[in-house]
Amino acid sequence: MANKPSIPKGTRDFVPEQSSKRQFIFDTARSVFQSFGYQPIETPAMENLETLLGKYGDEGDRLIFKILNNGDYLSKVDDEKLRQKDSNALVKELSDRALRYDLTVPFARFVVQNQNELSFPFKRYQIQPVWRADRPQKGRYREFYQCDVDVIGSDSLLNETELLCIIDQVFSKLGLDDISIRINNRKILSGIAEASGLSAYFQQMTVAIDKLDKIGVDGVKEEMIRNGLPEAGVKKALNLINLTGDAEGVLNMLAGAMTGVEEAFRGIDEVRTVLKSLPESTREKVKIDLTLARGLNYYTGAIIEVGHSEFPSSICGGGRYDDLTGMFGLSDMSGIGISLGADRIYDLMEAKNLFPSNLDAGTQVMFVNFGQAEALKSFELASEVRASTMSAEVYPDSAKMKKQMKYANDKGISFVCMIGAEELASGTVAVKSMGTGEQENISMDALSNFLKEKLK
RNA sequence: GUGGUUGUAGCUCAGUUGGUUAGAGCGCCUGAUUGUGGUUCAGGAGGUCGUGGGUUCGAGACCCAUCUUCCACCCCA
Repeated sequence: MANKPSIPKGTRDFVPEQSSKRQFIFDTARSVFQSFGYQPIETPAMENLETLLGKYGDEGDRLIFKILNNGDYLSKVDDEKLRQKDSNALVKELSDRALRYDLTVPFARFVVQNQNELSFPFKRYQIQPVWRADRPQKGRYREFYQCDVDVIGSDSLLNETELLCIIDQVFSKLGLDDISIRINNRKILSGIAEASGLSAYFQQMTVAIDKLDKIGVDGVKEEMIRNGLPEAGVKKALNLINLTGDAEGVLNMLAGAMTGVEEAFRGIDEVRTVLKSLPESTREKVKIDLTLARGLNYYTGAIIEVGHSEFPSSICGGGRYDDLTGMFGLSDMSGIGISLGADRIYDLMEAKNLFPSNLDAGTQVMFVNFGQAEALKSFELASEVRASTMSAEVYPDSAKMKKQMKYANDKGISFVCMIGAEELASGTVAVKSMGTGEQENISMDALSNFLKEKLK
């Protein structure tokens, strides 16, 4: 055998069964998004490198897949730079384009570029793959799908409410009722930083406290101090974050500890308003979690993350961003969005056996091929069957009966129709149920109605 | 990017301290049944042991490199 073909690390093929299941997730998300008035858009797999660089932090820049320039790309590079072998400095010389890292930044670019054709608030959803040069591990791929829903051009908190409802509905429809939806607000975090004298270290503070459930209070404290944050401030911040109790209780305690910190009060108000506006059934699933921070630093208000006790990482995340379009030259465009991690949801649903069994709705009726004349007649009847809204196919080759029957069996086809010389002469068709093994002859005229009745 | 782990037939895996011709189950193909799948029975095909070097009289087993898998860190869907 020649060298076995393979695919790049962290990417996957999907066989029909897996693909059907993935489609089920996409379709479910899509139907919910559309029912709330969101419209689909698509953007290219690649963006100009410049569009993406610097939007996700240094760590993010490292994880962006860069596309090598075409043509004689080395001839234009400065000799001195080449000799120094500084990869980072050379990237911009060698690569002008990159694969998209998420859907949010390309969306911001899209909004700025198409602002005159869009009416605001603009509600869009987008289901496309993104690429990250991360090391693969559990729930982590180099190519994966995000299902993004965003509304931009409105700072109403009703959007927060709506997105939480969307999350609730999508996961309910998928059979994942036992998710935990955690919310927080960057204004609260910013207030905590201010009250603790850590404003200058806001980014490091959020990255650290985001790990609280993983490495514990002591771990977070250690990390913050290691990163040079003043110990007194760290202690104060951790005390504030560690408040526990029901939502109202936590918010009240927090408000009490935050006198004079305007920013925090705005955040607390926002959280209160959102919680109050949620339908009861959704509110039950939403918990306020002051340790939720989220690494992406473009978030400015509400932040949302969805997790499941049987999965190590989040399956959905998002938040409000006040100025994402600003970096592309359009300011005053507040937006909020969430992103569902389709691949992680898939893995979780597979582990919990949540996919409906009838998903692979392939062919319902197959016609055995006995030869040219017979196959032509079968082809005709198959069209009739299809016209009666059933799926039908004619086996393309006049292969051995056994092979054709095995094909029908393997493919889970419910009924096999046989039109051989005898049937052709008598105007009948032998219909065999693959489930029961029963077989009966019926007239060709009655076939569609017969099958329709049986397949009900 | 850092640390660890994995790779033997299409799939899941055996393979003793290095020692003849590398095995099993499932799947696949053929036949019993040339117009009947799924069940049963009888046969059969399929592997340069991830790849490239090295140690050795001898390597699927040992060493090095590389790719891949999975896991943790970083970061994240």
